[in-house]
Amino acid sequence: MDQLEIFKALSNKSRLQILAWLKEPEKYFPPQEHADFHEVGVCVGQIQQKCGLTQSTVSEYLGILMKAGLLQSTRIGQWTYYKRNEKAFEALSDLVKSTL
Amino acid sequence: MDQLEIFKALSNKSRLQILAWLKEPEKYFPPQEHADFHEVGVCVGQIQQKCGLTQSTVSEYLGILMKAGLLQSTRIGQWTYYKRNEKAFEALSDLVKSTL
DNA sequence: AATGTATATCGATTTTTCCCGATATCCCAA
DNA sequence: TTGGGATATCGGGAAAAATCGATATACATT
Repeated sequence: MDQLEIFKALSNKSRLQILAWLKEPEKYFPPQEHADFHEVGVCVGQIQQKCGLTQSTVSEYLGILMKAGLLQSTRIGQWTYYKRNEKAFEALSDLVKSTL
Repeated sequence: MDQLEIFKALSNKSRLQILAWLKEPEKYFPPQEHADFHEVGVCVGQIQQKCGLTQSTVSEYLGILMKAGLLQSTRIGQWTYYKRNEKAFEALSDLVKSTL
């Protein structure tokens, strides 16, 4: 749990937006063909479409959120699905409350 | 409570360090002449000495933490004292837990 | 009023982040 | 085994942040 890395990951409008979308995937994304939102999350392409950023940027941003521990990913076939790691958010909340 | 602004303010090693010091002033700072730690906090000069950054940088950083709502300041004579706004940290913790 | 001390602001330079296009990799289907 | 689609990585240009020195402001003392 690297505080600084986490806060840096959260210091970007688009990345915050992605996290918000991933909180309620069924609300923000069309149904997916190959996987279930709640099991594995949302694939990169769908996230990219909503972002309006390029594929490479979105992929990089998802990587940043991953490295910070805020997302987890699952590869299924040609798709990589990302979902929130809710435990990390709880841990972050606790960290802010007690040690920050 | 501007999420993005808060996370940006927290995205810097020195600023995180300052917040940690201000959490327990009596532990990290020598006694002050003109004011009490718990009432008003610590003056800029003392913070600067521990930081090893220039006066202008520290002043700016304190300003950034202020604007984000994480610190409050009190001017007494020629000194400006800064202390943590603990309510902001609680609010941030809640935000991370519930809405982030 | 003049001086000294504490802090804030300004302008400039270096470093980091943002974000892109191009390309590489990985996987599936024909 | 070749072609296409999905994602990751690479290299770079533009924008923002970090950090400094110099200067301005604000206050206290003489």
